[in-house]
Amino acid sequence: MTDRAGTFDGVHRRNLSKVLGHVHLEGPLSRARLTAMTGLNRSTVASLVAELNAQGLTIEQAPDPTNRVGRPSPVVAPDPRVLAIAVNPEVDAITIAAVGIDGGIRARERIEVDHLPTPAETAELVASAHDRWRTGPLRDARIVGVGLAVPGLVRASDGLVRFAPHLLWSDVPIRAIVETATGLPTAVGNDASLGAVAEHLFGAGRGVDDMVYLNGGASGIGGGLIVHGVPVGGSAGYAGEFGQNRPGIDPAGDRRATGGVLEDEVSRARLLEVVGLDHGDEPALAAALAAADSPAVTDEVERQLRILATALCNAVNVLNPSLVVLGGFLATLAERDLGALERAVAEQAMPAASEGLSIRVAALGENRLLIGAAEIAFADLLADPLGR
Amino acid sequence: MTDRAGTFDGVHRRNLSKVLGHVHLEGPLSRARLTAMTGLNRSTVASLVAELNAQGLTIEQAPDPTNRVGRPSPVVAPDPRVLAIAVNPEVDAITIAAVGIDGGIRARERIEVDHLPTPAETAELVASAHDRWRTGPLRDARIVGVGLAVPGLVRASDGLVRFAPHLLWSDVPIRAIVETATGLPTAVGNDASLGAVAEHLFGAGRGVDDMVYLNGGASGIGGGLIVHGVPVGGSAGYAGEFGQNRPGIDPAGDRRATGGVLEDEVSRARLLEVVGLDHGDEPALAAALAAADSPAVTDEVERQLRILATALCNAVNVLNPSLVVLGGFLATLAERDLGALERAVAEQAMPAASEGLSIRVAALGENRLLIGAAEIAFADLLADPLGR
DNA sequence: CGGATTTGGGGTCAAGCGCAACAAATACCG
DNA sequence: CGGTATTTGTTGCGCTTGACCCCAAATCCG
Repeated sequence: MTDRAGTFDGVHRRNLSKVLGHVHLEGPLSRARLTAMTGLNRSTVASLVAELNAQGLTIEQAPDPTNRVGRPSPVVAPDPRVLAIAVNPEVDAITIAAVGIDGGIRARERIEVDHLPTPAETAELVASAHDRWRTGPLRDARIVGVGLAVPGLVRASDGLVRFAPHLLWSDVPIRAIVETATGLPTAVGNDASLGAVAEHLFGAGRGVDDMVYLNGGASGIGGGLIVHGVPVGGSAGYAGEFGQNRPGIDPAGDRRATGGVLEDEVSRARLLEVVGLDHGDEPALAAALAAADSPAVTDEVERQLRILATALCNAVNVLNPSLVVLGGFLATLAERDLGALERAVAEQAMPAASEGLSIRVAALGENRLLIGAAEIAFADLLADPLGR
Repeated sequence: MTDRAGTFDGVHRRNLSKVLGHVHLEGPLSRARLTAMTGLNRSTVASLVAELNAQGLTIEQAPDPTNRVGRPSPVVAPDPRVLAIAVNPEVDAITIAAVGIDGGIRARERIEVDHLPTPAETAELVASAHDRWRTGPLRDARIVGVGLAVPGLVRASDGLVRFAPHLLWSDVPIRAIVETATGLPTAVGNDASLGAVAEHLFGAGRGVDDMVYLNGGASGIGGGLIVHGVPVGGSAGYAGEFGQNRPGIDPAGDRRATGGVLEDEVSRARLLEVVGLDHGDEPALAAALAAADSPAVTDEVERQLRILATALCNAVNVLNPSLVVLGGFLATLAERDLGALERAVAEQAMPAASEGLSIRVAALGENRLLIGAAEIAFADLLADPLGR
């Protein structure tokens, strides 16, 4: 691999990347704003934009009527024809979407399955959706790659699914499988980590450089870290697995139940049980929790919030983030009393670390994972718009 | 702040920084090796090195007799006259050293005090050492700045010591104080975080990009993180405070004692107590531990190791480092049975996360903090050798 | 002692960005 | 409604800087 950093070509590519990255993240921007944001010269930005246009990555539009003095600046927007295919296999369904580099979702299919999806089946479904879209509604699109959000441990180096407990995948080279089935470059990531990426770039964590994201799923608690504005993968890509932590006990709380790991104690199943639901999606659980006010429910909610607070404190002490984002059932749990959770964290964590901290609920909806998956599919293109 | 990234000037400065950084970290290097390491052209490296020489930052030496075919390549070494002053105030003494950009320690003073050192006193001692050295033994040196390793929470943005529990400093603008006393640019960091930096660059963590460092001090447990090869400060710079974490309990262990925070349970004081020492430095404790084999001592050691293992697991699950480095009394504790600690972590942490993990004992000795402190003093120069 | 090999040195080349002057498009003001 | 101020695109030039090429130097090996 030639190390282009430090050469002129490298500068040029980085500048292209910077410009494309800005319009990708912020949406349409005037060239004037781009010059301000990049710190480059007007003429430089002009030539970079022209090059991106020629590459088919951006389009220039008529200037916005801005009601300001001066010559209006053309607006440069991401070319909506540039797409990635985002995939999220789950136990009961596989969701496949075509996501534009402008953030828009052009197509979306949720394919319910009555059995656990196999890797081959997943790849087939992706390839078939790709074929249908390519010859049908998205005929003039340019599909640059596939991104998969997998509920399990994903080795970053080669896109191997080490272990996905609920899909019962283990040591599955899903990246290679999907690449051969579709012929498209493919990227794979852990679902919760990609949720963190999505919330960081487009959701509750916009503009925040140090963030912890915790997602409560049906089967456990995962998460992702953003440090210095960069997603943290760790040495192999397994970072963010909060669920298996032992959070310790809150001295004020009940000592009985704290022998287990976080996701044993703070769990969707326990909440469903205490409100008397058998199955139920997130809105159903939220509604049931809001309706119920029996002491048993309140106790369980408070117990889980206490344990969650302790786990958050551990993360806050070590990482000193400025924001914690909660998604999934952790969001519904926290929303019952966000203030109490914040107070509990402030009490237990180091005062200095918690004073700049806010806790928020995830802003992106059910498309969060697809957006995150598309992001890693776009990553190469965004990092080096000219490729190779 | 002008954003020079992306301009040619920026490239040049980054290239200078890259070359200087390599000789700083690796010691004397031949120009041929530098071209290989930077990926730049031979002629480019030649001109960069010439510029660094002119700046008085590096010196070129006669080629090493290398016994290899070909024209010998001149060796470029960091100029040993470039120094930083490293300072470490503690409860009973202030250590001040002059550290070369080549890593050598040119001078070192440990000034014992019979009372808690005040910020003003610390600054005075630094200024006086600076004056004596500047007019005496280090007359021809170029002192580029001061770095302080403070045992407490340090706000990164302005070098304010938020709270140093053992020094009883609170909201002390130590950076400004030392800057006015010495007239030198000053950087401040948390002692354990700087220990992590030192071990990462020159010690047990050389070449490791994802590392967790935990330091057991007389008064608590601190630490530092290296993620993607970069020290993690968090939003305000308080990251790495493992001591206040609640590590949870090992189900196999004693549940009684786990209500407290990590540094209550895993502590030097408890070890001293169980071996029957009143005070004692690290070697004394290590010797006493090695000598004693009463059941009480073994039990306490094992108990602390179990709790430490759980705390490490939490960090390993979340950060997926490839290395954990233990310093201070945690090193002596772990050295009693490093294998057992590794096994305990492997058992409790996620299998995938722990399989690429090794646990090591800190390699740098008592100069670790001084090296780390010097590093932040050199940081500006290394990042931009031309300054401003 | 001469050929092979590796590397430094100097001159030239080319690429890319900043800069400045000019042109264009808009708002503001009388 | 027209002139002026303001902002920004456009164009051409120049400067900086790293790459490239060729030759010289230094070492090893036969």
